[in-house]
Amino acid sequence: MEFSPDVCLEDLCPVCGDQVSGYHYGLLTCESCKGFFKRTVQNNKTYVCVEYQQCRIDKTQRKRCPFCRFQKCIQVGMRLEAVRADRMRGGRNKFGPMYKRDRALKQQRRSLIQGGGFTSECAPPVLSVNPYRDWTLIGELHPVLILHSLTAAPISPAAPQLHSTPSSNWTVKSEPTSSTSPPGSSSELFSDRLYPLPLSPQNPQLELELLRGGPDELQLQERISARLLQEQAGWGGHWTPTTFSLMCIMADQTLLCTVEWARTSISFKQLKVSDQTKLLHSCWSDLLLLDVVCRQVLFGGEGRLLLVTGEEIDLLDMASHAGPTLCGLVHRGQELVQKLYVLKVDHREFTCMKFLILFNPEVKQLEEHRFIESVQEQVKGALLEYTLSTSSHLLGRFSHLALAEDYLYETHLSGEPPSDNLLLEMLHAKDRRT
DNA sequence: ATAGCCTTGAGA
DNA sequence: TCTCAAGGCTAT
Repeated sequence: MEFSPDVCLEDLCPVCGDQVSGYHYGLLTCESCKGFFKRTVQNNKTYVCVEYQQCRIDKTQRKRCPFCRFQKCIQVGMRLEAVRADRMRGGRNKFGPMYKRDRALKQQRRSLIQGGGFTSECAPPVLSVNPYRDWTLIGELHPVLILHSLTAAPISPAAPQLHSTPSSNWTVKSEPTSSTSPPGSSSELFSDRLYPLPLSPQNPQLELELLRGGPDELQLQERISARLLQEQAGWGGHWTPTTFSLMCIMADQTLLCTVEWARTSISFKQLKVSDQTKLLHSCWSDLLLLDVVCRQVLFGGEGRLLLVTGEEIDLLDMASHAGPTLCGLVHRGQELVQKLYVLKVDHREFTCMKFLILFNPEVKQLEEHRFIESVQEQVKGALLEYTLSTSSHLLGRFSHLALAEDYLYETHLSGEPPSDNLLLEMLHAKDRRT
């Protein structure tokens, strides 16, 4: 097996972090984990963990708890069925083509990184600025508005068209958008999997979650309408929303719907409220940003920012009234949207990305770190599998998606998150859906 | 029991 | 013929 001089994460065994020696039982692992997995399966071994079934597995400690080691083997995707019942030696099995594609994907990712293409290292920081510090204020354009203008959920063809009176200089077009039904959203999903990974297709809960998609956009649109009516009632019926207030309302309601979506997703529900809060606290802005990006990629038009209400903001117009930081932000945002559009990223892939952002095991002081990690691994597996099965002709799509995800992580909005109290209140709220 | 090295053999 | 991912062997 050849190794490149600069060892990257891909060269490390996903079980113990040792050097990989090749593809073994479904994925790249080291020689010792290969042997361990083989012995365990061939000899039908059962282990017991003397601790709490969450032992750390690394190169130096991998021998200490075979139970947790084997659990991790399964968790990362090692395939029981690749161990031959008849013990026949040599030859090839059905995983051959999968290894080949995986190799090609990795190669493409490497060349992308080396070639300075779409990489997380060289990508301009879309949202690395602190919007509460750097953004230029113009007229009514409070930073919060700008943050809020970037938030909303996917539009449905039945989106109500809200008419606002922009008191800022932005042009909001209320012409209906040419919405198409979200691609990849139903029947073809997972219908003909080539190489099912153990933890995704055999997990019907995850499958349901991915089919369900992100926050409920219809509910969001209804909420926005209700809030606008409420506002209008408060003004004795003589109130027309400004762009500013419309966007604030959209942002507030989008955040509520995002929390609602997370709170009612099966895997998230299983977490303690303290962990739920930590996760949401760390990623809410990324989720909002991804929502905007998602809508632009799936339904948006060039040069315009499509809002959840179906209205559009002319980006040139917006940029002409904005400071340099916001201009840069808009420009980079457009670049990201363009890249994802070229890759034909579909609704399901965006849903996977939302879950990957939500279930971030790197968030500090998580109590159920292992569980969160395992959910993320499952979603990664499902995303890889889906991407491979739907577009094997477009090699490198998965690595692009992975980079897009890294991109979002690394460019995390540094704005002030909502208070714990608000999150706690939302998380503890009675679940109206059940 | 582990893990590094060896042998095997279907498919490219 | 070569490749490389299976299983096998064996020193530790």
